[in-house]
Amino acid sequence: MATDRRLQFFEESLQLIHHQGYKGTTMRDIATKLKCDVANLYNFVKSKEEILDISLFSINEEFHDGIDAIIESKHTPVGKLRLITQLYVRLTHEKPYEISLLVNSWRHLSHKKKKKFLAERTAYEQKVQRVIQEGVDVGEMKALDPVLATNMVLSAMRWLFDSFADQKSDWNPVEVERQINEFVVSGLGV
Amino acid sequence: MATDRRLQFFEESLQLIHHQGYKGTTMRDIATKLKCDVANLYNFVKSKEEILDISLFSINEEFHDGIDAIIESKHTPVGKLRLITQLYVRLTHEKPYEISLLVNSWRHLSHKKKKKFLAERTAYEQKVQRVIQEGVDVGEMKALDPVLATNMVLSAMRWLFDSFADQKSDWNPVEVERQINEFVVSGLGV
DNA sequence: ACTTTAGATCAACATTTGTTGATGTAAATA
DNA sequence: TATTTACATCAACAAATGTTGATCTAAAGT
Repeated sequence: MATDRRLQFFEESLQLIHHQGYKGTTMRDIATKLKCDVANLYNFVKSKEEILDISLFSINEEFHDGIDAIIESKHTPVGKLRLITQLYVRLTHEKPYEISLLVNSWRHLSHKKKKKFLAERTAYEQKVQRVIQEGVDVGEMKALDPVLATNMVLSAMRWLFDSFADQKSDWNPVEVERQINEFVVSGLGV
Repeated sequence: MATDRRLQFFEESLQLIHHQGYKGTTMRDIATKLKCDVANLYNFVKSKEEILDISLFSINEEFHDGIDAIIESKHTPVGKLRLITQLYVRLTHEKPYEISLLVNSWRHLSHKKKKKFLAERTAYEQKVQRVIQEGVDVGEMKALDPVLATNMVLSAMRWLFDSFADQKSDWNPVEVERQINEFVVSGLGV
């Protein structure tokens, strides 16, 4: 099922969706990029929404699995936080167009799927929150509101997908990772 | 020209655009909200894009003017940075749906207008960058990459519009402002 | 040799969407 | 009183958009 052409179809689709938005990308746009007829696309997915659907929940799962592994590990709160930002930076560098879906295009999921997505997102935000809360409790971090702190930390990295997707920018992801960690850790640190 | 009905039209339009995206919001959606006919909307704007256009460049100007005033003031780099985050938080609290346009909907501007918007955005990002660069130079801030630092600082607040637009969340903007400043200043501080 | 499979083609469709023109009305303004 | 102003209504259209069905081809698997 994962043929070259099919992979190319998803790749081009996600790039277009990143740049033009989900609603702003038509099946005809995608077909033009692939130099084929529109009808052809329905050999790969049974509807436009399936492009979003499949790609979004796939990257979402990958991210959640990573978070879970970190949460269950035996690190200090600060150590866990470092690993979380590391995970986020790496995943974003690897798959900027997929992350773009998590940031922007999730709004266009069907009602049911959107509800599912939001529930999952809330769940992992709470996991990160608990790490920060623990950090505050053991005196490793300063007493900011954990919800607010979580939003700041995650949001502080949310520009990366745009930058990595851009041809012109060529950040070294390891260096980015280091500086983000420095910012976040001393931003929350006592 | 700024009648009640006209103001209501823009208000409802921006709320819909925030929740459904620009392309996802139809003129008929807006008309339904206003309980009037579609054709009626063209008494207020001459095209759909004008809704985006007018609202986006209006909030953009407001923000840029604020930034400029801060840049020209006689504060230390850290002082200026505090004022910048303060400005951002206040403006976002006042006008979350307008800020939403700056974050998301600008992509759907016409080619010409988009170019103009991006040029302006780059210009003010560079202004913030120079503040941070200055902070590094005088030893007030740690030596992170100024581009990266700027992105992190601005991005760290980019979740706020979503939160302020949401009925359920009721952050106290002054407290939010304080905590964001604490995070950002100690995140960049030496 | 037979059949499945991945992909391509072409014509056609029902809806959705932005937009227009012609017209009406009630209140404010002159 | 005459007229401008703000807003409303109705019918209609051209273009864009997601989707389908029927058919074809060439390669891969059996």
